[in-house]
Amino acid sequence: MGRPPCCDKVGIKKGPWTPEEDIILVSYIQEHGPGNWRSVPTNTGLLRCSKSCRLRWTNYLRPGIKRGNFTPHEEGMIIHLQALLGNKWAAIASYLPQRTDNDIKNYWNTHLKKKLKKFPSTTTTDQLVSKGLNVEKRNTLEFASTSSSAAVATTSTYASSTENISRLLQGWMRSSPKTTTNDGDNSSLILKETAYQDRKRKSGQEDRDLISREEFESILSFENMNNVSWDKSTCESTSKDESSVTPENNKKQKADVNTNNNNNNNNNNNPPLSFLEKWLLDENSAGQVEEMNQMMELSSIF
DNA sequence: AAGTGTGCCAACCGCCTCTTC
DNA sequence: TGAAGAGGCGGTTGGCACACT
Repeated sequence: MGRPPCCDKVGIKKGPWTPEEDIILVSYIQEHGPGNWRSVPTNTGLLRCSKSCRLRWTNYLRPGIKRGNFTPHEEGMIIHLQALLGNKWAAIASYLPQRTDNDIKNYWNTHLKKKLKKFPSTTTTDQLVSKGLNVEKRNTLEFASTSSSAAVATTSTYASSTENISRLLQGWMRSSPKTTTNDGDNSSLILKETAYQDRKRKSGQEDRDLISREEFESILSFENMNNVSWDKSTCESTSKDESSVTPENNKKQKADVNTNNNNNNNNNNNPPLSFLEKWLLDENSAGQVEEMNQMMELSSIF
């Protein structure tokens, strides 16, 4: 018998989040930063458990999340990484910083599983060899996937995704409704659009709640973010100043690191990108994905 | 138009790991 | 050293939307 669930208290709300709840949560995180989830429901008045708040933030509200269709390249990366790592969705997500583990898991279960059933032989690790990945390279990848020290030794390479998130967060903080149309700085826009669509969808059921896009965007304005003292180090976990560690700070920093790991999907147990990036992101890999997709399509025809 | 089937995805559940005391 | 609590993760489910009959 395990521990009782944290959410079985009376008065805890379950089910879909409302835009109002989203706004409360986002506002709170704007002010305090992500982390210390236990205190979120008490401090915000949300009738949600801490887990639910964390999940909502990491899977939906977190800036930089890309929604919509997966590209063939993303698809290929998921297939390759799943073959290497198994159903370690959080680890796989760390290589697709704009996607959440939940998204990847859903996409795997609803799309890729079926595809691979039709064409199973392309996906096993053994088949990677026949697809051009030699045994030595494979062993390196497999070793790296279990070697945390390797990850530590290659932080500069791994930081690429961390910096990406950091940039997105900074962009999010900078952005106001008028500036969110800038290319490469669309995280705020994504968030607002998502929330607006959600709102719109729900308003379809409850017309009395219908508000205009302008009104909604003004509610979700992130201009206040300029006043928020986000701990920049939470976006750059690889370069912390260890010299100013007090017991209090130490505790906070550890929490921040956890938060950072979560927010960036940055798992230090992951293989360093130096190996994977070269392989997964190169032209040949993309070509293999394309080739596989074509073969899948052919197999579905026959 | 109504009923039924299917796909998708947000959210929940329960277990595991890590941290704290 | 072990218990308790918090956060993280993967599997699963419920409900909505759309397609089909």
